[in-house]
Amino acid sequence: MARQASYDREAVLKRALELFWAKGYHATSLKDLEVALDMRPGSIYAAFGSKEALYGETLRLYSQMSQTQFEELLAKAPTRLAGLAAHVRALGCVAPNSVPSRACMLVKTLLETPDDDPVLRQLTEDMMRKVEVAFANIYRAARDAGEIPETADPERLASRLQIEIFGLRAYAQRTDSGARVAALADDIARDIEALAISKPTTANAPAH
Amino acid sequence: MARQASYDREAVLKRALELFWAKGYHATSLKDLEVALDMRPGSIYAAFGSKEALYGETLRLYSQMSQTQFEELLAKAPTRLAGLAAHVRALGCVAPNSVPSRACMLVKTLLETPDDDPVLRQLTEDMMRKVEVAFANIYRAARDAGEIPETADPERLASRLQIEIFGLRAYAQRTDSGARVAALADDIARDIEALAISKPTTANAPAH
DNA sequence: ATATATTTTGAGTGATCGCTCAAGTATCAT
DNA sequence: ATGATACTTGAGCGATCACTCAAAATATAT
Repeated sequence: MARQASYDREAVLKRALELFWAKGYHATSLKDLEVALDMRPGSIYAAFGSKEALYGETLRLYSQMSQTQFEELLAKAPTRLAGLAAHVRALGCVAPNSVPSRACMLVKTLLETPDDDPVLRQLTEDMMRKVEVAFANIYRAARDAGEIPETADPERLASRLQIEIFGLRAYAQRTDSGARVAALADDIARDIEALAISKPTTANAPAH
Repeated sequence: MARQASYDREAVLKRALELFWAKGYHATSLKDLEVALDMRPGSIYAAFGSKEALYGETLRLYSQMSQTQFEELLAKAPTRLAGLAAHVRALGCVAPNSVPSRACMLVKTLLETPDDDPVLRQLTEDMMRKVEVAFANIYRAARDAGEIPETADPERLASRLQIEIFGLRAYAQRTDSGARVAALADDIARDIEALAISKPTTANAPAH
């Protein structure tokens, strides 16, 4: 046996994620990465193979972290619908500097890598699809549990939710006003809650 | 006096727009532009100054063309609200190959040029703001004309509409299915129409 | 035709791109 | 200690980047 790598792979990936998410794929050079990761080109290539492959791994990490955060929020919510609404509100309340970019990294990748990079394109599509399916499953469960009307179409609602999130986060990249984004996120969240079948005991209030 | 330029500036800009919109700013090289514009580097720089400046001019052209298209749609619509709904439906019905990218070029620019390029950043922000203000003015006029409730907040509705459009068009870039995108655009359009105060004479139908 | 004014050309600039690899260095088992 | 087995290093690869500029070409006015 021999020496083992001196870096923590996940910590390195997190730093790469930070950089890629902030600057985008094309605008991030290997020089930038060398500085951010504190690694020399040889080590970077030994560890990850190529700039594209490294980007792919950061995308995977991003996706996994987002999913974990979402699932924790869902678990805390009283109903499925409330969980989805809470998710939207959480996205609207991110502090401007707590995160490299307000916009979703998957969307950034999708818009920056249209046709020329089929690997990243497919990876992005798969991850987006996975999120959409997760949304649809939650809506379906909500429907089967009687939270929302039986006529509701889970797939369609899921796509619509993804559209709202894509849009909200792109919009958030536009403006400095966290308050404004939060208010808009709340509007969207209320629309989600408005799908709820109001209980006969309660008068008119949305789910809490 | 002496010779005049042999090219049609606007035609050249349209070809540059096509290329930039499809490939993005960073992924488009001057070699690409030389081919697409059928111009040599010296001519390109004499005419536009820099790659960044050329991109800025294509952004302006894009913005102007989009605005014209939108205004024509509005003029044809029976009501302001119907005009906004028609605009959303139109964005959802773009044929996949009739346009370089389904996503909005302003959004693509915003997400690709976060901080490093203040010129393009400001230009993009200004153009987005202009669209948002136009939306707000239409909602305000609709409110003053009694089309929508007096309690409606034009600025907020305008921001929300922009979010939906950002999201819809980014989503459209994701999928091949024009039918699915059209259906989702229709969902959004219906929500806009649902803001209408229903006339006492009509039963339940949305404005047409 | 000639002179003038402007555009077009394309070889070539230095800088930077993503990436390689031979040499050096550190960590293990023995 | 020693040898084996990795990992790390960084100078440097060819390619490409955005861009320049002196020379050639061409449309105008006279």
